[in-house]
Amino acid sequence: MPPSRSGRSQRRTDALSRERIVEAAVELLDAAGESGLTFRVLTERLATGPGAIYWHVANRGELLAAATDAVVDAALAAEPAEPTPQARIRALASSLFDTIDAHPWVAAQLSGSSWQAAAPRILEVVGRQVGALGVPEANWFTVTSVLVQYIFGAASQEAANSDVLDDRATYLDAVATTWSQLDPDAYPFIRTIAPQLRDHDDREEFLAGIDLILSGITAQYPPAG
Amino acid sequence: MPPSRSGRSQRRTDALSRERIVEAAVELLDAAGESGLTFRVLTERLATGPGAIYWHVANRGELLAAATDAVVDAALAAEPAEPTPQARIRALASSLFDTIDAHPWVAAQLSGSSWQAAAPRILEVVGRQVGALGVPEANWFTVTSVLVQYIFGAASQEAANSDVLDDRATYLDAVATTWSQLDPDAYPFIRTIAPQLRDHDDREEFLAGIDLILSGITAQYPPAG
DNA sequence: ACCTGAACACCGTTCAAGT
DNA sequence: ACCTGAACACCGTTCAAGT
Repeated sequence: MPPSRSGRSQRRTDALSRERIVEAAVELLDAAGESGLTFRVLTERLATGPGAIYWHVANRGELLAAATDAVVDAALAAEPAEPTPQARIRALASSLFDTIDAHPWVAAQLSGSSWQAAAPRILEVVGRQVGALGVPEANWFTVTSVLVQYIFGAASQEAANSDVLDDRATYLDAVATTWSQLDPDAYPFIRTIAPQLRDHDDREEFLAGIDLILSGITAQYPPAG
Repeated sequence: MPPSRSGRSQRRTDALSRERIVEAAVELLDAAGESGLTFRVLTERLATGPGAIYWHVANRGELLAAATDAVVDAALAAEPAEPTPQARIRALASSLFDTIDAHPWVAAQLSGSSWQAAAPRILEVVGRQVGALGVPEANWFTVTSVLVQYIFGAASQEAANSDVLDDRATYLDAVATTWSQLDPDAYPFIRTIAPQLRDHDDREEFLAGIDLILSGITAQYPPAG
């Protein structure tokens, strides 16, 4: 038993706090998705009544936002150390992709939350690299938005995929089968790419998209200027 | 009173059908967003009990998907007639953007639904133009995915924006104010672009993103080959 | 085959009451 | 200031019963 540091106010049952609530929320969300975050199970987990939680948190939406912030902050904690802005943008995108892979419920939060909450953090960190890319200041907002919106869009898709089934191969097989049964006259393109769906790697595909956008940026805003 | 076309089975109160249910669902969603679609008000509107609806539709999720399909199908009904594949992609993206502006609840459905349901329709119609662009067949899936994921991501953002407040200017002012109050040392980039946020036009910004991706495609897959 | 509507098992949120 | 827990007003969904 460790000696108590400050004689008084030593508690072995940690007090309820916003932090502990958010932490428990993240655990529930990770374990069971968005619908897994319930005040019932949250109160049970924290051994209190709902009123106690509402003392620290305005409502379910705010709790969801706080959980998202916590996870995104952790993802962006380390500054990317790569040598070029392109590589740093790739690294940031990678890290956000991995975060959403680990916490799929974050994706819906991010895409549904407009330019508030966690978005400024992401915008900031991506935007700095857009500046470093040599994009003229007048276009910073546009270019950064495009990158971030692509990241959110792809991340949502990835999250939706990973939600559906644990067995990815089985899932992709099922989709590819559905696709190959579509009317060939109405869906010639889909039928052609069905095999590509089966083989594709989400992460690689995602980064290929980042590269595509980066080369569009280079084409439209040549660095030499 | 018009003469009855087929003597028997003429009804003046139209029978309940999947179509009528989906139609009513779209109206409710348009009027009050995703949380506005409730079996309570749906049964009231259609003057039945919940069981009647469950006879035609498996559950709320399927109904939401069917409503999304209906709206997306309408948006893609007209083939784009523009002269170049680039212009046709722009036109498709525009039309999807407008659809989501009119039915913001569609955005969350599309980004949360993986490669099933409405996605194949969109993939097909965008993908054909990617083919016309001269992208090698091996990259069709990747390139089309990037475009569609960007469209979904940007659309979600737009939907989130339009959900928050009817008065767009007031909303953007509020966000810009929040941004300008962030710690300048931690958020130098955000502070720089805050005025750009105030002035920007979502639709223009969105299409600028499409153009950026299109020029990335041209750079990576030059048409002359 | 299709519809009715009461009932079930949940939700998020509130609030008087306690300490 | 912080916590308790019963109660309220909702949900989606089911199912025996009707036609």
